[in-house]
Amino acid sequence: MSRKCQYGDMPKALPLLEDTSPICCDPLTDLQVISADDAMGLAQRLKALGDPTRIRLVSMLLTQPSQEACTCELAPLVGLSEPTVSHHLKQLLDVGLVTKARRGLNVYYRLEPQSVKALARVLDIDCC
Amino acid sequence: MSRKCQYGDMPKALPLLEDTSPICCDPLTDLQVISADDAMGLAQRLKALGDPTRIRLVSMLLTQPSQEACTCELAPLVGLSEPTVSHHLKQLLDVGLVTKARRGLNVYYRLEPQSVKALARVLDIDCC
DNA sequence: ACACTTCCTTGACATATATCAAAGAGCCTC
DNA sequence: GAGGCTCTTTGATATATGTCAAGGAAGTGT
Repeated sequence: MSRKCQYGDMPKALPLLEDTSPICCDPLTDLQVISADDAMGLAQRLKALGDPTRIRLVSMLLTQPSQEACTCELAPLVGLSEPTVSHHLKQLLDVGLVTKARRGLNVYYRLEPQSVKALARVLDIDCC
Repeated sequence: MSRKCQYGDMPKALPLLEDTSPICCDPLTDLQVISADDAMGLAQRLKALGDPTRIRLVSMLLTQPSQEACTCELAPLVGLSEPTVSHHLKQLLDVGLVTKARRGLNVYYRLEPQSVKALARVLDIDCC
């Protein structure tokens, strides 16, 4: 498996989260307890991913050649009604994990890989 | 037991997830959609972390010098009743993010850093 | 055995969530 | 503008979740 996007080789000082999204957080560390506010924001994003349907939607977006798909394509893939899929996509949208763009009749949802990776960075705990 | 955990100085290539826990998952990738089963398992673990109280509990365990704490210590820290904290700790326990060990009257919960890092690894998506 | 501490479970309640059908909102094409 | 797509919102319902009080379970000490 290729690790193309790892920040392992980058200088630790580079905080490239703020550039791409307002949601960010330092990695959990043994140095100090997370603030209540940060815990709330982090939990919101994790909860958005804490649903099998939404995990599958994220994965499906990731595997699209164009990295995007519309509701009418996704609904049959996950086997749920369009309103339900729309509801789930809104959850992901609200925490910045996807973006949406209308083109004609369709609304195309696109994954924000940086936001997902930002979560990965927070969970890559700094203790050992 | 040393508080400096496991694989700090080990070669990065070593995939020691399968060794330490049954819950694991390859990083999300653009190559194929995650299976429904894997999505379920991954969502369960993310949902366990998708609550501000549980995030704070994890962070608090991480900051303990011994990497562990008992319910009676954690309850006042998060400002909730002991049964409620016990309930949250059980959620974390059920998905393998913490372990517990009784010593005398107290039950000490301990963070499983490699389980958290395993989640980080899954979210460090492989696409760009 | 008894009392005390810590922890968990149960029961109850309020809130949140997932889901769909139905209706509304946007955007075409004719 | 009429009709037909696509998408979202609303309303309804069932399930899940977070919380606490009360009581039970496990362990220690007298």
